[in-house]
Amino acid sequence: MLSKKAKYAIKTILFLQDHPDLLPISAKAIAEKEHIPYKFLENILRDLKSHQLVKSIRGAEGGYALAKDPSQISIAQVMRAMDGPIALIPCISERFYESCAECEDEETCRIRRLFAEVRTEMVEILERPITTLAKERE
Amino acid sequence: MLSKKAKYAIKTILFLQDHPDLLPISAKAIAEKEHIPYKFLENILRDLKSHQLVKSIRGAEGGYALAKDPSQISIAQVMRAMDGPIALIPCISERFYESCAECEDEETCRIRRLFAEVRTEMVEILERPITTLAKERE
DNA sequence: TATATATCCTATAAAAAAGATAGGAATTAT
DNA sequence: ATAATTCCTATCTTTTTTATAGGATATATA
Repeated sequence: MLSKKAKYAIKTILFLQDHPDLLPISAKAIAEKEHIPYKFLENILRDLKSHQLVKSIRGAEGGYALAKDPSQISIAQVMRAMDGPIALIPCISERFYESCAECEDEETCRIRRLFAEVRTEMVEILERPITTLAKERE
Repeated sequence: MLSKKAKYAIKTILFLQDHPDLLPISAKAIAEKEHIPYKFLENILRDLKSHQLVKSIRGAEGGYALAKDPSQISIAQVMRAMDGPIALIPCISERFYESCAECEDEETCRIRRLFAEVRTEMVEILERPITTLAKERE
């Protein structure tokens, strides 16, 4: 399951996408509208920023806006920024690789091979732009 | 990421699949060979049994064996038995449905629509028999 | 029938992760 | 100068995960 952090982050991204104003939007406003604990959201926005998903403007009248076009943002990007690896086991993660403590030989590990296939296909799904997924249906 | 419990469970399933003996295999033997804490494994086996993935024989010379043909067992089944929902958010889970506390209208919720599509495709991948995934390559 | 080897069951402890909050420093528009 | 805001570090709380403990129940076999 997705963490609350990642869910809040996606809500935030969608909210910013819906409000492509000239002015940035404050964390306070997002927290209120999306019912996210304010201080928690601050942490989330910091992570989103460090992963280049949002940009910020400091000071009074400051706030946040998307750092790139929504068509360039995927669920996978948000999940990685918030929760880490997409892969179900660490030894086949591309960005968060870690060997399994007990593993004797990755080359022949069947669990690894099993989940390598799964990861490839899951990434394919999660890498699609949120715009192509979140769009309204007629 | 997969929980250790689910990972141990998959190791156990693969182990049982590799040893289709006439005699059942004891938890002790599995724990030793697969480096799984014995008492933890007991809990796992109980869950696997209650989900009809393994069967057991009690008493001396007792133990465990797969409850069905490996071709009928998927990663999804094991994940559901150990960790619960496959879906990334509870409101689109088929077997573990829960409404989101704050959600005002599921019909129009974009997050929900977003992850409904993702779930459909993820389930498709994870429902495939482990035999088709875990098989050796030439 | 006694014994050893198992599964089965409930409960609890320990460790780790997730979720949330606190307090204040730095920045900037008005 | 002030108010609104991002930014940063630290800590607390709650929940989940991982693991262990102790014993009840079943059964093959010597």
